[in-house]
Amino acid sequence: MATIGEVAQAAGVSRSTASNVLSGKKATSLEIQRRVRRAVEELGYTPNAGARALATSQTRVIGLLAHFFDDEFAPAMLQYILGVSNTARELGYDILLVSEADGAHALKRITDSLMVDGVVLLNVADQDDRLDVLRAAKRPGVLVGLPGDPTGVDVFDLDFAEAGRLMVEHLARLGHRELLLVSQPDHVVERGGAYVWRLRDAALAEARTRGLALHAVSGASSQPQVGEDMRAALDAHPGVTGLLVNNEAAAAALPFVLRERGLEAPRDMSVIGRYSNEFARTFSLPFSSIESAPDRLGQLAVRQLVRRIESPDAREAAHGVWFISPELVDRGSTGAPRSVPSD
Amino acid sequence: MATIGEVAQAAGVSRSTASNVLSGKKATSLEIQRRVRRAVEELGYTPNAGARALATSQTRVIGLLAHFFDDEFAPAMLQYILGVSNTARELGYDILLVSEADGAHALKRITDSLMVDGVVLLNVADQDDRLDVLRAAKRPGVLVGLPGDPTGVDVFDLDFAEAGRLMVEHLARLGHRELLLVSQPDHVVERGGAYVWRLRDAALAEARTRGLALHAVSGASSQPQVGEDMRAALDAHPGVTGLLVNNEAAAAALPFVLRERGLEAPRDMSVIGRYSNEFARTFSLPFSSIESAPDRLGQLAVRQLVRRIESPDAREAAHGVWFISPELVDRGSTGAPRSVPSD
DNA sequence: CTGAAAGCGCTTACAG
DNA sequence: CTGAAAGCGCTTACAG
Repeated sequence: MATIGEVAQAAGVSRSTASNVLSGKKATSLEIQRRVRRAVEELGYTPNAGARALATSQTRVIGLLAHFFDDEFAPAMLQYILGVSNTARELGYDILLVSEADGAHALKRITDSLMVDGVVLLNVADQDDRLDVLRAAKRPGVLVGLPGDPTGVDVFDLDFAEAGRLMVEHLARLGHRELLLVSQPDHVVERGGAYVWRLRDAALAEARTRGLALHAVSGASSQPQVGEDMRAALDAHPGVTGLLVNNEAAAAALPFVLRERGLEAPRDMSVIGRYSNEFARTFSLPFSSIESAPDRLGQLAVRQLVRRIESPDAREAAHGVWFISPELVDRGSTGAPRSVPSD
Repeated sequence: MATIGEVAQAAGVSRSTASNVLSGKKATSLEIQRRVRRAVEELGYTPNAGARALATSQTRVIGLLAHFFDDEFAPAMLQYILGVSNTARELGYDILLVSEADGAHALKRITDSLMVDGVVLLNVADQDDRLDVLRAAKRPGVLVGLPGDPTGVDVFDLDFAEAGRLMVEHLARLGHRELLLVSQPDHVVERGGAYVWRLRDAALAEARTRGLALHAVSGASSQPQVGEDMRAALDAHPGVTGLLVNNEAAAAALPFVLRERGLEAPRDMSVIGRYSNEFARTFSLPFSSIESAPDRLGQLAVRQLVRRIESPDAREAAHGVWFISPELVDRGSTGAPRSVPSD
């Protein structure tokens, strides 16, 4: 309600002086500071965000573009959103959550209108139509997820290729000879979900190198279909002794599928997933997994974004791609395959 | 980049005329409209949000206050957030997602600064310190969740008391004599989570009326503790034949707990939960449940809020409390108790 | 160290 | 139907 003019009047100073006290950008006498702060307190003054944005071109708001696709698993998405929003809050930024289907249009709208100081893009596709908009935008942006062409943007992602290699290597060392990899649905791939094939192709290559059989299948992204998909895949490949799961919905359904078939991990089947620790807890998943680190990715992404927003040097610095190294969290769900002597 | 001044210049009209064409608030000649629209197109004009907000005191942004408590189940919260944000988008509003721990402070900040046209409050507590702020705010607000004193605010919530009665009635009719109700953790209650006791007290009253035994216990809100809690409760009450679950984490863990004990629903145990259909799908829950309708609640809340924002009459209209009637979605997990002849 | 003035980009009475 | 002018509430050179 109160304006800075009223604060200034109450404190007996000019508006510019009041503004200077509040921003701290210019030295002011202690007496004046005291009077202004007291007026702020008494009038319950909060600066008008629109006026400030108009004068400074800064909003202290970060746009978060996150679409909830039907074929993506919402609880997994949520983790990335929380990672971003928690870090933003710590750094003094609010989050404008934009979940429109037409991401390119929404991105143009919020950057052109200067509603936000910068943007974080989730659901990054290999050919992402938001990237041209972002490159042309007057606001910096960072991606969580690797696009085909990361030129001119900052990218943070899990090293999915390394994750695929790691999974295969781990089971190969334990003596497994035939593995099954459950990936996301084909339409995620068709939409350009590069993380699917980055992990899969690396896993296939590693298996080939080591002379293992690796069956790569896709599973649905929702219940109960994904359970069916896994049952079918296990039926089709009875010799499989190790299971790699790069699909959150499949991981969530897996305990049911195993139990149904009377299988136990690692006794009858070794299992490695790819999801976050938090996700494992939420879904009571007892499987070892490659940590997908959504909180860490969100944190790194926002920090980099804020650096670009706040520092003129960083604004112009070269862009980069940062990979988080996959780490295997051992929950005891892998061991030597049943048919092979374990010593 | 382009301002309305540049658009006006390109179209050969004044800024006010350009503004009038775009807002459509004043009649303009078709020829002028054509010229202005063409200039907008060519210059890629998007209005500056801060300037517009400053001039109109409207932002077309809705603040969503949603805190992720450690002791609440995040995937359940997400559903309410999606319900709100989807409806907001349909009505042309963006969402400012505010998840600060100090909700009262955050609420004051975003309303005083006029960053938002209105607010939706989630995680409503019985004694909610955000309510005084909201009542004094210059922006309207609606709650999803019933506070102890709903004076001066609009409230949308599931009728939890009716839900409790319904659950008990349903099992009583089937012949059950001893029931177990698993609620949220005690600290949710201590924090003022009224929905916990609204359902519980109504269930207890209904059980008393019907002469049934109803054991009310609380379960943790995360895995694996909530599983332990349920095991302990079942051990302590071996005569229980019907299970009521008003705790999303408990519901998610229940399939594991039942399987472990060799119990099947409804053969050995009748089960009714309280969660959304979407939640049931995500967690593969095969239990009948009272639909908690987060999407519907979010939709009703946002529509009411937008009504208050956009219509001066609605702005001043009397406030109200709207309850959604609980509906039992039958997934076949209830039947006659084992020890009682089913005829 | 302080203040008068201009400007950010819109909208909206008001006059014509 | 159109335009000149004022105003929304801030910040920031600039002059002193």
